[in-house]
Amino acid sequence: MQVELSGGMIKRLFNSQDTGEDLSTSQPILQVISMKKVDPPPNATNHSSDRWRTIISDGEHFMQGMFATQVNGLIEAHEIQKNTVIAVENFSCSYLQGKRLLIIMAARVITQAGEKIGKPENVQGGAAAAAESSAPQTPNPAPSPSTTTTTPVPHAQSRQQSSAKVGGKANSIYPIEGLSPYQNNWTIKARVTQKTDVKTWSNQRGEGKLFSVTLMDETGEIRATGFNSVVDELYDKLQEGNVYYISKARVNLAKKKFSNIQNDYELALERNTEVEECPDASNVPAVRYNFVNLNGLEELQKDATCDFIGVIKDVGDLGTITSKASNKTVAKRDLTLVDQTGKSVRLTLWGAQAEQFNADDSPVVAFKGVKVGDFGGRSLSMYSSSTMSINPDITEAHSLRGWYDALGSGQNFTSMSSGSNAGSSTMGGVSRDEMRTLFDVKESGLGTSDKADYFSCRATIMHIKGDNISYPACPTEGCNKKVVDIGGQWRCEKCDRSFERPEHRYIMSMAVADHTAQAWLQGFNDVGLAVFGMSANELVDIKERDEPAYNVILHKSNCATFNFACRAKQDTYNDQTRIRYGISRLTPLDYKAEMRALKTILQSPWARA
DNA sequence: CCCCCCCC
Repeated sequence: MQVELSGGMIKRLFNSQDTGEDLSTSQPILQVISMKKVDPPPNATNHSSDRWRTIISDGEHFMQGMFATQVNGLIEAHEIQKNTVIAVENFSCSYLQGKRLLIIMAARVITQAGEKIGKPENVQGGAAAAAESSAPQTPNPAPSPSTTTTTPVPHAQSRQQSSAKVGGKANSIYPIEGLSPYQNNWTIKARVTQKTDVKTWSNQRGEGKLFSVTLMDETGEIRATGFNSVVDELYDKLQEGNVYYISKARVNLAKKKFSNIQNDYELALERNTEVEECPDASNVPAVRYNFVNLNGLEELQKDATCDFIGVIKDVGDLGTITSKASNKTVAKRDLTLVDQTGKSVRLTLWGAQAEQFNADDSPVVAFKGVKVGDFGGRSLSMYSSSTMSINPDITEAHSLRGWYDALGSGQNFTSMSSGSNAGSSTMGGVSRDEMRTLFDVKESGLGTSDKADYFSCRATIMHIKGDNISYPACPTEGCNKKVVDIGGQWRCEKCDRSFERPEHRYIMSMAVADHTAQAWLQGFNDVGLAVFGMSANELVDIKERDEPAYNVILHKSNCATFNFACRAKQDTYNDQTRIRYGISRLTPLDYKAEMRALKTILQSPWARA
């Protein structure tokens, strides 16, 4: 059975910019004659930003095309391949690199791969047509960007571009999907879907300010950043939600660390960049999400950014933290979010957003560009560039709403973020999933970056250093500063007071081991209290009165096993860099809980497989 | 050219 292609459509599409024919609702039935992946740029990191070129036919003519990344799912699933017939549900016909290109933004598969239908000819005609139609098996789609640095811009394009400036035809504009560093004479028509605050920085290399926007059109999105004087020029002009014609910006490789926008490039807004508001904002979409669910979140690296949608299970109290880097106080609030995976995750809001957040009815919330953290497993945190949308009118939100109201609200969730206020698989604030062996802690180099890493382990005390087990501290509540003996009196510099006797506080250095390795852990007063079951004052008293009794107490603490929550951090002392492991919490083993955890592991799918 | 994202 032969499928009927929309004969004659390629010619009409190809010429639509000259004839002015509006084919936007035509949904032509076309055949994919060939497909080729465009060479990825050197920093491409994932398949979702692959770009596929195609030659597409109506049985009479063929032309060159490109699949927008929204269609990549169908291509990766091999739903669309050579000879597949598709209904093109949404498209745009553009000039790109001097060629006319059909950009396919949405497609439905009609029939899978069969035979090539008809004897289509190149709609452009001429010598190129002969070459391409004679070799359909090894097609030669539009050259990849790396080979087109000198492609001349045709008259039609420059004419169309200038007409666009005075509110002319939108189809003469470059698609965002087609931007690359190898073109310089383009104009995009894009909506600002997100704009950051103006941020200032200061480091060894200098100081300055910057802002960035997310720009979106029907084909894709791209981040654009402006620095210093460009901030003054463009910050007020570019308004969130509005649509602009933008040209003469530099196209650079994207710095993925600062965004998860699905584009391998980003724009640098420069002094001569032209920005003109477009009053006709139709056909320019509003927001695009690339959601991960909580299973997918597990796969992401720390510090990656992602989009996430979930139901708010719990709104934590407003709190404050003091940044170690800047010493500034910042408001924070932790939300607990759940999704259909049966997991929950902690997401932290900062500043005014934390202070003003108010939702008590388990709303569905969509987040764009949030940071992945590894606190006790996986956690999420807002960047200043992240966006939060409460009960958005999108299908994912409606699906979550239906699930939560019917089932989810009564369900138990497994926390991915220990230390949050939710969680069934946590223990002493430490997620069991994050239990590591000491060998693994050392082997994987935790604490070797400039930031601290957190881990937990189950280990047995082998030895506690007996000299300097404590220090004389200021007895003032919360001071804890070391005091000095000034002849019968103990003086605290910080409190500017002297005391008759100090309050001893533990400083513990202990060797612990599990079945894989041993390590030295450092702990403070709470650790000593848990290990010895007495205050440092009491222990110091015993040591002074009866040294053998003190040694017995130390010896008896050996062989006790604890679950430790630790912090690994590099430090340099006397020109020697080493990793120090600090104990932030320790809990004695609860054998029933240990057994339940082992049972859970044994019942997990991978254990049964 | 030039970018941090905080705390446990």
